Amino acid sequence: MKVKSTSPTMKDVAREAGVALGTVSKVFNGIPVGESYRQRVEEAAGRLGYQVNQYARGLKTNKTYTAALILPVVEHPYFAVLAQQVCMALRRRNYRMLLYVTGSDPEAEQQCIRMMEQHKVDGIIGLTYNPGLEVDEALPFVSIDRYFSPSVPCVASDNFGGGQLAAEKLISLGCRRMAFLRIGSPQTGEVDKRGSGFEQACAARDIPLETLRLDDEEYTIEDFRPFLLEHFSGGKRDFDGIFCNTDSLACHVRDMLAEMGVRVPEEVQIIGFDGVPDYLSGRLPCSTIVQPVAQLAETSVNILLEKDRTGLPSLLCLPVSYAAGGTTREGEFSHGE
Amino acid sequence: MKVKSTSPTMKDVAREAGVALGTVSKVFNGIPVGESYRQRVEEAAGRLGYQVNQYARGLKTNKTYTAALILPVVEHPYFAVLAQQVCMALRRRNYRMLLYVTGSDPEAEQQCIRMMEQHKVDGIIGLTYNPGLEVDEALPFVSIDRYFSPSVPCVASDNFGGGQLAAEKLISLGCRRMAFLRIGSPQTGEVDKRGSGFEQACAARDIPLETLRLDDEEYTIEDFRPFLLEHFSGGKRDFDGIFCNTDSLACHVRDMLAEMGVRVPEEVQIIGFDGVPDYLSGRLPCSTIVQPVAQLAETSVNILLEKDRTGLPSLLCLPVSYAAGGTTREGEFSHGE
DNA sequence: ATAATGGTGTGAAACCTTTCACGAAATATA
DNA sequence: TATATTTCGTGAAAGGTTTCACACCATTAT
Repeated sequence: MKVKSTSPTMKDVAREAGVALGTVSKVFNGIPVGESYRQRVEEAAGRLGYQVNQYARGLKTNKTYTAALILPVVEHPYFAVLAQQVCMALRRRNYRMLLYVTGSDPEAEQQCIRMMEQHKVDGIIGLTYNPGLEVDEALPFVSIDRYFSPSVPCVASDNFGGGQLAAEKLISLGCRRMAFLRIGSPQTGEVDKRGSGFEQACAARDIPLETLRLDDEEYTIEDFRPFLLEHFSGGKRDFDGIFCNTDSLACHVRDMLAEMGVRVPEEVQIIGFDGVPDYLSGRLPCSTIVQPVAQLAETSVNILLEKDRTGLPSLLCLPVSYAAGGTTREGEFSHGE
Repeated sequence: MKVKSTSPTMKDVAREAGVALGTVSKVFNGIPVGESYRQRVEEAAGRLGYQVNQYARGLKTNKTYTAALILPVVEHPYFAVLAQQVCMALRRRNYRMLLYVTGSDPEAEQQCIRMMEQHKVDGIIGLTYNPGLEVDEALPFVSIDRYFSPSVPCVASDNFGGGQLAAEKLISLGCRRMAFLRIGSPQTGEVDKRGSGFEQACAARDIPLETLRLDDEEYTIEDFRPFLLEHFSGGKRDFDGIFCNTDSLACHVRDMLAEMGVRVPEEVQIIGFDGVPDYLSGRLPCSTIVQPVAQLAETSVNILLEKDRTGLPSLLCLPVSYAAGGTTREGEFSHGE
């Protein structure tokens, strides 16, 4: 005499309810079935504590209601909120989210994709900077922030527009001598366009601009110090407007300048990029160009789950906005919102 | 005439290699097989681009190599690094991680668990504060930071010890009038012990201590301002040591005090809790008790994947450490590490 | 030379669903 | 009342794997 330890199956429910297997299946798939049958099945399922086995179902239907998100890292606040938004957007559609963090390692990225193929995810959302990524044509893939090719849809913030917006904002706030600071590994992706946008807008207004790109892996924030010292030591004030390609960079630049006795935003105004507020205080770390993270997530998921995968946009740019966060002089030239 | 659009199966490989189905299975499961057979199978698989279908395998074996992590939120830095560490720990064991964020909503938490049961995850790691959570006895569950009952293993930082450590550190740095500030929703979990530890250590040394708990959902950091004003306005310096139950609280307290003209750490020293460094700069936001996040993750995964689930510890406390982060006067009384 | 033994490839059964052709019952039509 | 039509429950087949009893062949022992 053995106790049945494994969870009940449809067959058990069918037996308990005194109906056929197919009938039970119909009940759990919302296929019309006589009221009396439906009730018998539901009661039996309740008594037995039956739950659908999604693995068996997936095997049969080739649908797993699982999507994967590939990130270089989740510790970074921007990726963290993105992960959360994607997770929520997926759940609204009854999807689960598999999270892979790769550390930007191409090998890890490729290995993740293999795993997903084997595990039959329904689609992949990738923030991945590996140019030679191979993914099964049949497996829906949406890239965020990184354009691969016309055949793989990419959704991104309007980085170029964001760069322009930063320039225009600084100009309207009175800045006339600009600097653009960039940190992070060089990316062929969309992110780099924020620099181009800024440069273009400055050029269009004949505003002098100096650019410092520290875009090798090993650079850290500290490496910007010499540059700042050069331009701000001894009462020098070579710039009155600085655009940083990242909020964290912007914050650190502010701190370093403060150390050097430069007053922000009185003497220099700084705008960053990302716009992810500090979680507990809800405050922005600095004045910034805000990425529409929630829409980024929502849109990616929409495209990913789109049934008709012909004629999908190959690049979708979402509008960014400006938000004051203490490193600009709001309300002096205009009463900023 | 139809093109075979679906991916190749073991049967295809078997046919291509001219061997039996079982042989192919053995090859892919590392079960010894004649060298010539192995080669034929591997070549055939390579030619066909065969990949194991984990859904079919999972159906048969009841093993999915998938674990789920339930978090209230990922936007919070502590949860973000925890998610990342768990993800990596799991991958080291060839497991995938399903991420669920619940917003601490008990209903969402319960729904997540149902989903997981249906999707046959091999185990669940939960940071969940829902006391009445129901989870299938047969499904391994490990709780982080929250003790449920002897039957569900909990791993946590040594919060009590951390509180004591904070007190001892502040005392050894010269503080004699303490305050303990607490924010966040009240938790029956382990986290609250950090306060108890601090109080106990202060009491043991006869150090006067004032405590402010703002532990209802709707309180924000700003709500500490009146308290600080009361004790620090007009040159008053009622405390010289403050322990905050969170780094972010500590930072904000520091900022608020600075606004009021209180010099930190000269006049007041502050210690927080968590020790998650700012991602880009790598710097701690403040002096703090550091949680061993990586070990927390590693340990949880270890326990979760432990085959023999009898006699598992019901509570596992991991040692915390102190780290200076600018809100304490290191090197005056001792040359802190 | 024959029997016993061990190693190893084979293929059917089972895992739990969904799907679909089938047939029975109920309803509608003449 | 008899036939045509619709409705709906039934149960077998299929989906891709693992597992296991079995058969086969080659050793080794007698």
